[in-house]
Amino acid sequence: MMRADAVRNRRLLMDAAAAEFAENGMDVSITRIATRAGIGKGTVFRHFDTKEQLLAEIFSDRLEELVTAGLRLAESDDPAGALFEFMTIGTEIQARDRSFCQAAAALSRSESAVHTSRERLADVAETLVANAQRAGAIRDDITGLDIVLLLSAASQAVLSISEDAPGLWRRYLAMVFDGLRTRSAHPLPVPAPTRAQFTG
Amino acid sequence: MMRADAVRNRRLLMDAAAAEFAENGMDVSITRIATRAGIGKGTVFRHFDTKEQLLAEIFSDRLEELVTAGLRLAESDDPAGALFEFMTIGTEIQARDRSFCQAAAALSRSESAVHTSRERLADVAETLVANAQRAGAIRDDITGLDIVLLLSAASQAVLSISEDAPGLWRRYLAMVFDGLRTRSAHPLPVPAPTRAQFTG
DNA sequence: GGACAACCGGACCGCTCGGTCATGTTCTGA
DNA sequence: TCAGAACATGACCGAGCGGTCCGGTTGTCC
Repeated sequence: MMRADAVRNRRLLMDAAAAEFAENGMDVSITRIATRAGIGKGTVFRHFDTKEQLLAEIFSDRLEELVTAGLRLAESDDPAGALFEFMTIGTEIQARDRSFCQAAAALSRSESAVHTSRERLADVAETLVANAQRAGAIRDDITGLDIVLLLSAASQAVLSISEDAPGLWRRYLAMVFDGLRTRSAHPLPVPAPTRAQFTG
Repeated sequence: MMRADAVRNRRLLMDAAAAEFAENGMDVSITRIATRAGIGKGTVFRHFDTKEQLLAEIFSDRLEELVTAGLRLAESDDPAGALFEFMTIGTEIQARDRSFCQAAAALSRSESAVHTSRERLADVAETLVANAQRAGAIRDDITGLDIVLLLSAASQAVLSISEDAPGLWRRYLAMVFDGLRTRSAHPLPVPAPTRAQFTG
């Protein structure tokens, strides 16, 4: 059982780290995070052996947040709308968090918590896609992994001007989604990625 | 007039820096670049006052490469095909170069050479879009700036698995392009970015 | 061929980073 | 209430960074 002050400090730390990572990317220093949390630097390393572990925990939380939303949307009776909202939520998370994409590239292979969250995300995306395809709204030649990868497309497109144009990602997400519709479909030049490629 | 050895070393330096930045992103150390070029670290700072300047020069070269291709394609008699090839070239450059997107976000405002190259890129994209729209192939509610921003979408989408799946970006570029076609058009929720937002 | 400017190189500087550790403090259970 | 375990802290460490500088080297021009 953790002591009460340890629980409180861990909470402060997680919040501060999440905020710093979101605002400034995953290269913010531990010192800065500790200061923002109002705790000492050493305390950070009491809760997490390494900076990478801290980042992984936060990143994995974000992924689970999206998984949860996806599971709820999978029950919707408007499959196309559900898929679109899933993509909206996922893109918004990334648009708000500068560390998200960096974290995805940096530690998807090393941290097992992240690994399983990514699997769960792929699963729920697969369900949402299958539902939308069954309803005839979405082209048949795309997969759940396609959707997961496309989650970063719109937010990254606007990354260089995101401060001056918040919300612009919605414009490109709409364009991307237009490309996913059944009647937009043209043959794709490359097969979908395999689960093994995604998993790493 | 530069001395012959200085010219040769500058060439070696540029090539090595471009390769390192492309392979490892813009955070590679000057020491590493110098070693790869087979020159001393001090020599790097003889040619460029700061690391940022070196990065800017290379980044701006890449942009001009794309501008040149765009100008050629603007003369094509297949406007839709020209736009698609423009996007293909731009996306491929980014897919091959890990520093590209970082550089775009980091120094588009500070370095004037980059600034003007970005303007030229926006101009040529505007022309290509206008041509394709006049031909009726591309939806009317998008702009050249949209295209420039979308250049990063596909390459960034696959960034986390790009080593395991080279060329996968072509799949998502095709999807994005499908979303740009006239008959895919659904109303967009957000207006296009202004030139001022893009310029910074 | 010689003089001199241009150029090269790597030891060096100040700084920041992630991570450690000894010391002092605070909570908790009996 | 109090012993002792759990926890917090910030000075400290080695490594690596961008950038500087000066003694030695090399190309160039008369």
